[in-house]
Amino acid sequence: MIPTIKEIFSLKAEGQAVTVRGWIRTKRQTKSAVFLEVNDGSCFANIQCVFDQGSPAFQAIAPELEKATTGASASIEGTLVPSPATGQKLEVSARSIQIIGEAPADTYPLQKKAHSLEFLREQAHLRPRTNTFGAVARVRNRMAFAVHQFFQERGFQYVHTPLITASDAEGAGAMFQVTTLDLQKIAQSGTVDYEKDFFGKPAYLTVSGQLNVETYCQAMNRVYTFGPAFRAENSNTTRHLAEFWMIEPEIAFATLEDDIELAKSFITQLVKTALEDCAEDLAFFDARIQPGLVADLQKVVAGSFYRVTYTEAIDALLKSGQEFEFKPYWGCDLQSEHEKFLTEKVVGGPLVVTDYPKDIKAFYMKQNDDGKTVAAMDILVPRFGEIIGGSEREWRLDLLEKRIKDLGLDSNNYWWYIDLRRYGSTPHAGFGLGFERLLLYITGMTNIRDVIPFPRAPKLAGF
RNA sequence: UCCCCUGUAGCUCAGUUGGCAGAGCAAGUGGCUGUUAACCACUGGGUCCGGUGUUCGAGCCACCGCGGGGGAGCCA
Repeated sequence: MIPTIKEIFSLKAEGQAVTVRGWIRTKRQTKSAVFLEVNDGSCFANIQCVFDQGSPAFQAIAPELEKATTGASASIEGTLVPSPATGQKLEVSARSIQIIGEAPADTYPLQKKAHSLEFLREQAHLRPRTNTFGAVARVRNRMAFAVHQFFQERGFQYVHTPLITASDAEGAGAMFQVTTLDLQKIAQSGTVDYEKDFFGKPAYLTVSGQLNVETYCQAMNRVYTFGPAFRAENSNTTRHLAEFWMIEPEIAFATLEDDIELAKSFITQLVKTALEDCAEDLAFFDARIQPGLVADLQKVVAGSFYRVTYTEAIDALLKSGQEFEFKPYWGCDLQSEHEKFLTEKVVGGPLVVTDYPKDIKAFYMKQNDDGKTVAAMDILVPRFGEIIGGSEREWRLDLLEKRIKDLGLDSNNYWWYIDLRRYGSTPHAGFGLGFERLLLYITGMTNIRDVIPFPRAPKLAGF
């Protein structure tokens, strides 16, 4: 393998021979020279390759240089020299070029100009070749690695929870059914015999790994999952996907306080890593996508998270004098407008909200002594609201069983989950974080479909 | 699923009261002290999303359909 452009940029230019392979971004010509900018995705910057029109060898490579259009792949040989012009420290004084794959300018969809994100969504196979999507891909990669680093450094074990579940009772939203039955035949016969289906009963794509990961938590203490989750909700928004990646840590012998501390240090650590290791990409997002992004992220690393109870949050909304489309009252779910108001107008940064009414939260959350609230916490951030949702889990057998019954759920569907409380139960807590939402927060991108390579959403599975 | 906006050149958009289809960028050609969102000049480029209707006449008005975007709900 030849060095990547990132690796070449790390060298000291002293006239050594280099080979550059990548995709041509732009070509500029003057009477005396041809400038090619080449990118290979290893870093944000393009490397400038200069062809001297006055050199004796130029005539021989001129025809090949003609084919060097935006989007073409090329191999360029030359020497690495300090650049005499401002704009880059290094450049390649090129001796030869070979076009590997042409990209005819009259048909290649990407031009050497800015394209709208909407247009690029329809060119999902080519968009990683743009500044924006290259930067998103690098940040996504670094953040995925940072997730593992964060947990591994703290003694967490990575658990692979199943993507297919035969339990239709996870309760976190509409599910995609998985079947090997012939739907066409069923439509004709009019009956479904699930005993003949692959699993012998209805099966679905998971909406969350939480219930499964709790079982490993109750054996290994610190565990986490990081994998895809699927929701068949008909959600058409800039912050929902039908297929997304979710991070779900779970810790035993732990309370809501431990959970909040973990979540806060998790966010802080990831933002810090992005600022340190993706500085060039974040500078681009700050300049072209979300002005002020880097300063906001630096504030997150430096500052503390504000924290209120749900009850205090409702009070703050009521006393704000702000007109809301949905009038807040104790017991209501916090609406988008409420979350945005609290994070953007009241605290100007991330906000931890705890102790929600039990009626608007999931059955597995630990019930507080007041009989009204649960030990839940959400972390809300400016721009789009909830980024993390977590809780201490109800670890007491009798209270969990009663809650399941009160909500009209069938305890048979949860027999193994309930069993965890029957044998060696411990107080434990965890949270879920949508990886793409984290990326929205860190990159300043505003549509979740732009921070995953191939977005899946209602009527959207074209690539 | 609901509400709003939108669809015109390869891309981003303008298009007046209903009266000859426009610009910038991109592309092509030529020029140009090492350019870097290069610059200068010229050239080519149109199923005005589709259908129906109103009208002497529709890019523009009405209705239906399709696509795109934003907001809401649901949630991560």
